[in-house]
Amino acid sequence: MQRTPYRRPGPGTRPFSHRLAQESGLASIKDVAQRAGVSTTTVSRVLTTPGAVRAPLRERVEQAIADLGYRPNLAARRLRQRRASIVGLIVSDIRSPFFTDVGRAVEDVAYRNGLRLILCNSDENPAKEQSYLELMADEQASGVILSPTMEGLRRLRPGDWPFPLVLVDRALESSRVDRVVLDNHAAARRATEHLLQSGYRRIALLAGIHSTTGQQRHAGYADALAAHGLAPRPLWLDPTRDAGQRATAQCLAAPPAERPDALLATNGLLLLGALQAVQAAGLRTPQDIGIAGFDNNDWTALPALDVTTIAQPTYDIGRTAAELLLQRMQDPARPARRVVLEGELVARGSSARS
Amino acid sequence: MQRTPYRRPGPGTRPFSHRLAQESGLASIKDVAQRAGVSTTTVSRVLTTPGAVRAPLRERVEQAIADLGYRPNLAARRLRQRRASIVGLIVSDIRSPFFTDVGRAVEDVAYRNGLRLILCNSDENPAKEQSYLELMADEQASGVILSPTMEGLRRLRPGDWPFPLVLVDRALESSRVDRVVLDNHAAARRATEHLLQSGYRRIALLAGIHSTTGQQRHAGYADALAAHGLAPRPLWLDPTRDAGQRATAQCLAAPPAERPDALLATNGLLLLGALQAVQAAGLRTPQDIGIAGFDNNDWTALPALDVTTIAQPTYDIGRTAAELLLQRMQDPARPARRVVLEGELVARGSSARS
DNA sequence: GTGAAAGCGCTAACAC
DNA sequence: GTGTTAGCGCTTTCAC
Repeated sequence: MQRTPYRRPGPGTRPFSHRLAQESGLASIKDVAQRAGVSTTTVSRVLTTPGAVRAPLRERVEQAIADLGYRPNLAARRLRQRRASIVGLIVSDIRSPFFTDVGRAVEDVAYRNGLRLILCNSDENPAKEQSYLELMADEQASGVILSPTMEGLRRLRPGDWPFPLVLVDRALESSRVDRVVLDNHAAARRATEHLLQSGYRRIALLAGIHSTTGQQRHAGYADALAAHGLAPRPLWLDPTRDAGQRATAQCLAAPPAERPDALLATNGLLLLGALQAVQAAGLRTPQDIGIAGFDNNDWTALPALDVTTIAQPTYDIGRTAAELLLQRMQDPARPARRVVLEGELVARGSSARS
Repeated sequence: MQRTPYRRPGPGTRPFSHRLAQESGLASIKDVAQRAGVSTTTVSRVLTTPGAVRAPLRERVEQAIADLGYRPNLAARRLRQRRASIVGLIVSDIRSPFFTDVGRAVEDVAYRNGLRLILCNSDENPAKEQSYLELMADEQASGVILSPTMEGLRRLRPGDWPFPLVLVDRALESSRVDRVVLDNHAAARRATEHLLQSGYRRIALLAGIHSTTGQQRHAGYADALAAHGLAPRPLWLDPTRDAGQRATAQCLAAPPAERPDALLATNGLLLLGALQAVQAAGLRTPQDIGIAGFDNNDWTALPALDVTTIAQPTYDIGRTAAELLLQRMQDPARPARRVVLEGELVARGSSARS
């Protein structure tokens, strides 16, 4: 592929290249060395090892770098160092607001630390997830942040991959890997108790079927109900709006005495679907039916909806995961950490019957 | 940094490495060549040039590759080829649903074509945008998809960068660069005409101040009003929910005869803010005030909101941008293309007064 | 503290 | 069609 000759962009943003090396049009470390009258070793040291080169020489090198508009070739550096300053983020779908926030946080931390973020969507497909992990190995990534599929999680062994791995959102209790997760059990229990306090008794759960979080949230929900001698009514669903809507509509079609008097959705999409069905059925919250759900998405606060939610510290989750990764990169030997963050119940009108 | 020895993950997913090369623990092309009894050139050809090596030899090489679990070193390949299979996506903030969708589409296309997606958030900061573009140059990216800041757009010249560039969402009429944009003028005009048809006359516009899209949408809105002899009432705002909410609340505080009878928001966040303020003021749509806005976010369809929107083909925009980039990579000489996609008016209850 | 020299893993001329 | 050889740009021993 043909390449236009490289020019520092923008007028005066940075010094122009006065001289160009080789056919590539780019100055190399050799050109810098030559211009500064030193060896390439010295240039390299100025670039990578602070304090290794004495001031007068260092300044000459820095001048040459500036004059030539030199920029190090990352491919060469990586080939030599056998490691790329790249972080992979593998999630099921970046369009999920939860992962969007996480991704943004990870990118912020990565950028501040001179790392690039490669984004990967696994679509809950273990094969695609595997393929992306292999890609990251090929890239010699410095680390990967992964929200694993159920199968991927089951299959995962420490040492499988040549890079440190941090799990987000989904993990097994037992796994000996760095990870940052929500206290799903407590959050779901808290939300369920809140609905119980509001006087609801026939509380149905819309739970995502593909993730450990769905299971853990189900457990918290079931425990809260059990403490009141009530039976759980879980609906295991694809975590999509449509699935939530269809399941809810079906629920609501039951005779009034049997149908649930409240709904708890384990993620934002299911919550949206549930609301859609409830409103389409002409039911009002909180009188006719109570509603609460995970993910405090911005629209839930609209007065016309006023939906009770569990707010997840999404940005914090991503930031913490990235920080764990950085720490692990610095100290590969340290014991695995499990960071558990708390969800916050945001009680709003949709569950305020009492 | 210490590295655990590389092992193909998962039992039986792919053949294990039987032999390990050098200290790195990874088989190199040399090991493959040796095992197959050929030169490294032949191995390289098997890897990169289909049909260049005859069947018997090729099969021997492929067997050796499988036996050793060989994977090519991308850094070495890039160093040699002076080009990385990397695509950069630079947007203001991936958390904006518009860019989330675009990003997802770009990643899909990239993955199918063996390209990695590096994600960058510029935060509307021209310096950060510039820094990311330089990063992409350092990465020897194959191409970049950019939603530029206003200043970045003004500064941009063809040939500035050593990679093909495709603009999304924001571009100047004149710029001679591949780009895919919405017909903002037509979309805003259409939405405004729709509000006029519903009988609204004092239509205020909440317009994002940082982007060309805001300006173009303002022009479409103003033209529609002018055709009816009406004066535009633009509010130029930071494109955030809070700004939209504050500005709307202030608007609504005016005496009834002066305050707008309809609001048009030029993006999803401003629309959300406007709704928040309208509902908080106890006003009903469409009776007390009409509402319409850009970005057909999923929550806008909820019966309790039922907001009229302009749906942007967000995924298509991203997909098209990625495809333009691929085509440009194959043919650097071809003339720049400008793809204009149409928004679709989704008329709902919030504007149905007539 | 600085330089000379080797080599990371791969591909692309160029020979045969 | 296949092999030999050089070298991409950088870092890292190892001398001095």
